[in-house]
Amino acid sequence: MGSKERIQRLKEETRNNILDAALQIAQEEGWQALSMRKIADAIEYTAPIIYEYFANKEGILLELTSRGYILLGAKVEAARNAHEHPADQMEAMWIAYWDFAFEHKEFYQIMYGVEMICCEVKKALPEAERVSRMYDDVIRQLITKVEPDEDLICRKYYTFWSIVHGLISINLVQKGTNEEMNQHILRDALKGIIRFIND
Amino acid sequence: MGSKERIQRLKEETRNNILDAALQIAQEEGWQALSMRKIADAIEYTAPIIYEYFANKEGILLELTSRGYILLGAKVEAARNAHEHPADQMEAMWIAYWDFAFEHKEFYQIMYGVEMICCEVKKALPEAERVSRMYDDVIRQLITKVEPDEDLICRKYYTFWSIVHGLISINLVQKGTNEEMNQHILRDALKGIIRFIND
DNA sequence: TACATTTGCTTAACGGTGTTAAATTATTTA
DNA sequence: TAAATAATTTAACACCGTTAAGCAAATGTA
Repeated sequence: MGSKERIQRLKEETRNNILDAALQIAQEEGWQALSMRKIADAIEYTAPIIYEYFANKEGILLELTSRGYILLGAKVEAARNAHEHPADQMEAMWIAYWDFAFEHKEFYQIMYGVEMICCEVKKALPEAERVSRMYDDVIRQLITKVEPDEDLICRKYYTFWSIVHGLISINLVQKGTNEEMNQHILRDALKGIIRFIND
Repeated sequence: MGSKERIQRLKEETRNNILDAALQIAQEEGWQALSMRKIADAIEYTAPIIYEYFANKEGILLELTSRGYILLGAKVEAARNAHEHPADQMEAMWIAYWDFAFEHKEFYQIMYGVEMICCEVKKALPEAERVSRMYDDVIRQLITKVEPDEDLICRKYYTFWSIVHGLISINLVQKGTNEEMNQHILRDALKGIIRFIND
């Protein structure tokens, strides 16, 4: 009865097709244009069969969000591994974050609220937690204090995150701003925070 | 024929009722739950008459966005006028911005992308421009350089805006974070940027 | 006053959405 | 071959934004 596995594989394939189709539609027309019927069209089925693979539309979005975090995690990790000193790591990691946001706009949008799923559900994603832990680790090394206050680390993380995310959001919504200037702002702000991280 | 004006007044009243109803629904159920039929129910009419006051749903959102900017403008102005020195003004103005975002979550959401109208349209809003000009003015005073480089002012403005907006977005999406810590982060970051504004 | 016109508003409809239940077709099992 | 099961579709529900047609009341005109 080897066909059991073959069928399993086929099922997994259509599951992936659904996700791929959803992402492609989002890339081409934006998340607001994504509909179950459009996905069904793309995978050459009718809409109801999607519900055999996902509980609902939000289920698809959640899975894509998760995959986005995995992708981001890989990028951030690579950036960190490319440097020795924590200060360099920190800067590279945030620039990697920045690059990810613009290389994968659609992912970034579902991951960070520009079009959002319920926050409670997303907070529980382990893939998301992994990313933030990587940042925390490096921040911990940057702080020279002997006993690294957990609250301080969290605060610094949010400071970094806020400015990067804020700059990205502003650019995603109000596009048409100067690309070069953004890089300037980003690097300036990062260096500033890193420099005074022990305040 | 004084009834002409009375009718005009009545019309203006229902127009306001539409906007009020829309805002209230958003406050109670979120923007995603706002529908033309719900607005119609609230003002005790049927949906089509709304189109005699607004071109479409986006028209309502745009008008509310505009009103949001007027409200924000007043708050920012008041914060500025409460202080003498530019450095104090700057800090107060951004804290006013922050407070506005949480006092009027729904306004902030339509104004800054969390749920968004087309950016091109919004950029043209004079009410929005007025707010950013107020910030620019104070930044200009903060910079000690004799010839205030226009590009530098713009960059500093975006730096401020990014961190404040970023922190707000993160809190609006991932609520449940520590209120006190946020204030700490905000004040720290603001003071940091102000301190090194001439870099 | 009687008729015509305009105004205010509603009902009905179109094409779209997410989602569910029933019906149908194809496949596997006995 | 017949029965059972799985895969897929059709039809439907309740909602959405929006538009066109219809109706009824108020207004203007003779």
